Amino acid sequence: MDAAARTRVVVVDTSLNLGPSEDVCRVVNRANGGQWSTGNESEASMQEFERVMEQEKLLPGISGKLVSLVGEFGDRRSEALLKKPQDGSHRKRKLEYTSDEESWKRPRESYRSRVRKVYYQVDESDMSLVVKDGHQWRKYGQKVTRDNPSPRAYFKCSLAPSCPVKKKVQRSVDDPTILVATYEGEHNHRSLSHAATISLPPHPMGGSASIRSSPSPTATSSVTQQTETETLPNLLIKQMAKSLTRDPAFTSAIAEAISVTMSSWMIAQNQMDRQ
DNA sequence: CGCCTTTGACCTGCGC
DNA sequence: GCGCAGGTCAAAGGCG
Repeated sequence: MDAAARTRVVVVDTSLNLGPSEDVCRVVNRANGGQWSTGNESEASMQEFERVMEQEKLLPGISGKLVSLVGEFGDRRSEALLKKPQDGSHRKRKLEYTSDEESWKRPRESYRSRVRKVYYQVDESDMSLVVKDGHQWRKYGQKVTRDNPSPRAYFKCSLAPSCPVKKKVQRSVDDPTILVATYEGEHNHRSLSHAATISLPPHPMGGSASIRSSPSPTATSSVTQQTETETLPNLLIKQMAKSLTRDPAFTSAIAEAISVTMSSWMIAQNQMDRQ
């Protein structure tokens, strides 16, 4: 089983009153009993969501990617939630936020590159620092950093020689089952998986996989609004999707993630049909 | 043979 | 200026 297959849903707080400047993300570590959460008013809904996902084995791939993307979109907030206060005496290096103006200090680049973080949950026994994200990477370095005993791996995109994207992968200092992937820059080409993507059919589960439809004014965390015609996970995913569609960048990213999963599902379905 | 990982050396920025 | 720490380079070796 590879890293991508091990990636799974942790917990998604669906109270995503999204907006780039708002608190959009809470990623709670299940193994740690939710110690990273900032508030527990939705704890029951999270647990119920988990329970149903576990029982019904629904959309594991999509769910994992959704968690990752939520973490990515909530970048600074989720980072703040995930990172325990470190020893303040250690030196701060060049790559850090300078203020709330979302600016990065970059020593060698005059432009402000896009930096985002994605959190992957993997098996504790998986000691590799490899995450499958639809792109091809070449590892060019590994370093042990001061604030984290686990090594940090450095990757460059190897799919296109001119692609400027870099990726750093390191285990979370708090939970070794969490891989934190930091992406810098943007791909100037399409991903491998995207290239293979074909037009998608309606969602096989009957739920709505169309995240571009039905714009909603406000998302709600209330799972009690579940209707008889929609399963809980589908409702939650719908609610998240409605909120996320407010941001074009996120919409694009999540559409790709879903298309990757759907492509895999279709390939499997086609193979089953042939048998 | 080509691509990848590994790993020690080197480079660079920052704080003191 | 020096030392520390993060980031990058590049040679060597492994693997399909």
